[in-house]
Amino acid sequence: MSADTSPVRRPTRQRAAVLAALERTEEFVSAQDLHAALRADGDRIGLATVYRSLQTLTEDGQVDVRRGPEGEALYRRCSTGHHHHLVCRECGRTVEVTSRMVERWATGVAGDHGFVDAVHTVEITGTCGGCARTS
Amino acid sequence: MSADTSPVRRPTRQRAAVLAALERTEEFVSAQDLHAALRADGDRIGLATVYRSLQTLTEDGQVDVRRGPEGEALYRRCSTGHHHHLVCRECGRTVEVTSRMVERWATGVAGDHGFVDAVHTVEITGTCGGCARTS
DNA sequence: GTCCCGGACGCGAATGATTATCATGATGGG
DNA sequence: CCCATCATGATAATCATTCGCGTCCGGGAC
Repeated sequence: MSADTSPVRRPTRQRAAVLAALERTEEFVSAQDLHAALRADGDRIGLATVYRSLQTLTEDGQVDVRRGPEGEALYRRCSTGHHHHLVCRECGRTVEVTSRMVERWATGVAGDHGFVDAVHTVEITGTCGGCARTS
Repeated sequence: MSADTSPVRRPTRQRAAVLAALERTEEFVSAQDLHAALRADGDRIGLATVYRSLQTLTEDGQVDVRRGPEGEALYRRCSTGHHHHLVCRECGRTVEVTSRMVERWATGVAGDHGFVDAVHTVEITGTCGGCARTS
């Protein structure tokens, strides 16, 4: 509906590199880490450019954003399957979990309150068996 | 158990003032705004103290935290018990939601993977009816 | 193929929220 | 009332993110 001013988005090596790096990563990554990874791979790219690219990619709906516990932005390529995480608070071990039930619940609750286009984040934090034994 | 070192939490005028100010506020507020409000009310309190109080109040489960769109922490007095939020991505309106089912699911999933002492966060973001109509 | 324009880049400085530091003040048990 | 401690407050430090600006590059015009 003519909502976008359709900014001319020129394709550049850097933006492609950011997207490519994102495709290689299945977890949510911070912009800083992504930048570090790119530099480690020999890509010459500035931090600000990584931020800019992530911003435009997000606007274009190719990347998901979420906030980490410290408030930093975490990015992930959009098309990877939807799942949630079970994280150990001691050792950081993560397990991916999915549940059709929770998905339906989230959508249902949103709908019940008149919300549309709902996405959700679920994160379970606990102490894993190993860490519980040693603490 | 015995996980906490049981830090002696001494009752002070400042912490009480922070909690009182939160009780007066229905919406989520930032630490900065809360500090400003307290000063405006004539309370002499330092910004760092507001942060510290919010932190301890959060640990004690008396206050809810969530992240605003820019990643800043927003606080609100936690009415009762454990619940989650349905947030409008446009206007920030929040609805508290609870579901015994999800609680059981989260605990169950954690247990299935050998995790103990599990807590979880669920946040559903969508566009509320009003905002969806105007966009 | 060459020229030219505007968006894109990279660097470094600026910003803004949050946390650490440290000397001073308040609290409560003995 | 006194002392050990924890809490406070002003400021400096930190960290992610954004801005400013001179330079570079892609791609349509010629």
